[in-house]
Amino acid sequence: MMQESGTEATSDGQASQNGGTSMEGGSREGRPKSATPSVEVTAADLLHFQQHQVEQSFFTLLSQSQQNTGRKSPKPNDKQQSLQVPVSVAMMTPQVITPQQMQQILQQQVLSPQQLQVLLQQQQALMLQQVMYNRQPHHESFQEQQVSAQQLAFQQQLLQVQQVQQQHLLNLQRQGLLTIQPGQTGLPLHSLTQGMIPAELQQLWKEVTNAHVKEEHNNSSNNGHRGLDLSSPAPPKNPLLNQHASTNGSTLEEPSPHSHPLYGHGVCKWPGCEAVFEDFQSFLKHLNNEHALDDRSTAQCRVQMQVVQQLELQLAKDKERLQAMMTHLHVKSTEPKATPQPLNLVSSVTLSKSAPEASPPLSLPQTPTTPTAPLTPLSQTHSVITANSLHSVGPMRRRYSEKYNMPISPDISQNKEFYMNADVRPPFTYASLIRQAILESPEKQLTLNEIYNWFTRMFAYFRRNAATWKNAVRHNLSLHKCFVRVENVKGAVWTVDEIEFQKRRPQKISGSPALVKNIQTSLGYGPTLSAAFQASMAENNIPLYTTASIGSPTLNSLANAIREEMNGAMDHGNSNGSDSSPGRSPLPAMKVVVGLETAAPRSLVIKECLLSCLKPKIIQRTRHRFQMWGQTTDVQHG
DNA sequence: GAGGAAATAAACAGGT
DNA sequence: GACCTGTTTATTTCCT
Repeated sequence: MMQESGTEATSDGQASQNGGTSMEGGSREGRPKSATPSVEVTAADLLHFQQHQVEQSFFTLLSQSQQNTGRKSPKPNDKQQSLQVPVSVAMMTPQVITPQQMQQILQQQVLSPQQLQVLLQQQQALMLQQVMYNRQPHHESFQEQQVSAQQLAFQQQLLQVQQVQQQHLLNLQRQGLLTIQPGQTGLPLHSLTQGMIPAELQQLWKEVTNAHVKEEHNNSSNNGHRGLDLSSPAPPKNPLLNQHASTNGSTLEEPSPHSHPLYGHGVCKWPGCEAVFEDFQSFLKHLNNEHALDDRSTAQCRVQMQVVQQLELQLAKDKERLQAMMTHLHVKSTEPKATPQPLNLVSSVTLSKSAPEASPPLSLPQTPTTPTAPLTPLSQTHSVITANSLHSVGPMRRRYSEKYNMPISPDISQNKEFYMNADVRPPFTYASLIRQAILESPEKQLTLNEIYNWFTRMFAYFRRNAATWKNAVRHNLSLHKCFVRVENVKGAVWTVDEIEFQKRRPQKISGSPALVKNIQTSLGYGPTLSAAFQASMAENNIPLYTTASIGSPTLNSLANAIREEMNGAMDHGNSNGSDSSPGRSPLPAMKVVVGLETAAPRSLVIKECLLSCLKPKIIQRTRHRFQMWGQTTDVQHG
């Protein structure tokens, strides 16, 4: 899984030092074996070899990146700056690169993410190795006995370092410091946030702390170490641990006179440390001495962060599962009724006219586990419907799809079963739904009746009051320019003009600037992403704000090409009366009619050409009058 | 409060 | 004539 993928990014040097023993290290599953230094290599040799490898790879990466960045004529300062980093690194050898320097490198963006990953991995491995080497007694006989153990611990540390490294890169990417395109690197970002079960976390924690246990085992005090117990108590490897765990077996935390999150029941709660203290002062002294800001504490802290993250992720998934279960059970409970009763989550104002027979409100039971707020602001845009969110889904006026510019397809796909069975009004505009219906069709075109059928098939809500919403559908089809009527053999079908749909006046997105920027930048990716990827993105609540991602390749490519043209020309003036520039005098807009069948049985041949030199509002209400429908040409406004 | 967008309702016309 | 399809207008509501 992610451990293996993390090793893929390592260089040869990394692999060589990673391969190591054929003992325990080789026995671990998934650990790549390599023909590498034998066990006779001392830790000191290994350390020096590591330092050399890091230096070599760093200079190599740096030189490559400088070549790749293509700075043909760098300014003197730039050149000087770019040279400063390796020089300073060379000066500090065999020390590791300081965080400041690393940050400087990051800010300069000299290295690619892959190179950074390799470099950071080697750096952290070297750091850990140095720590281990410095702490171990330098007796030859002891080394011989401990080399395998050290290498095992080193491998375990490496594993942890890769985890931490990936997490660090992920954080960097989240903070915008790194931009890693999908597929650009072997870094499994997806796996970082997915599916790390508690058992794996426990194993990871054991591996991280195991080295620490081994390290301090020889000169151990009465401090015992126990693996992070996330689920069931695992049999401790070390008898000391077992003994210690039994002596401090209490799992209940009681309020301590000296309150400290890391101190409870007379035991240090630092992960992996369960040192017992008589009083709070000794604990504080221990905390400052043993858990000071050093590499080990930092690594443990990062691991703890990852543990928390994974637990939160797991919690989110379980919440989602719970909601699905609740939704399912609720829908089931409403199904047996002879006449489907509406949930009446729609506001009474809206339904008062269209559904006078609406039943009294039927609210879902509220449970403490029901998430009252989405985990992330973005997840709110297309989250799985929750019991609470149902109450806000209500009226069609809550046009989330318009307000947040959200894609409705992930939402519909995610809540498909719900919409199909629950008499709840979908929180999308008619236009969005019509467009979705059309785009879901194989040929991206539907007759009016097929649109009706899609509505009734997909949404239980539209299985009643047909006259009302069908009228609304027709009204929207005629009103919005984004829906193009096309005549063919079968009759008239409706297609979607994506450009027109995109041009609809976007409502301002409220939220943090980062959110807005994220949404805006995501707009450009839609057409190039497959539906599967989009679904995957949606499943992970990764925003994918697109409205042109589902169309046929032909339509998409056409739309993209035109959109590119539009983007280039938009700044200089809209060519067809965009809503964004109503004051201009645009060129006449052609409402393109495609798919004309010359052998159409109908006597009408569409010769539609819209002149829209007027303001959009006027255009909307007058364009139809300019339509020339063969025999029924309306020339009264000609 | 103004204005835009959407929903809703209704009238009307043409075609089947 | 009933029904469907399509267009248009008016009104209301929500939101910025």
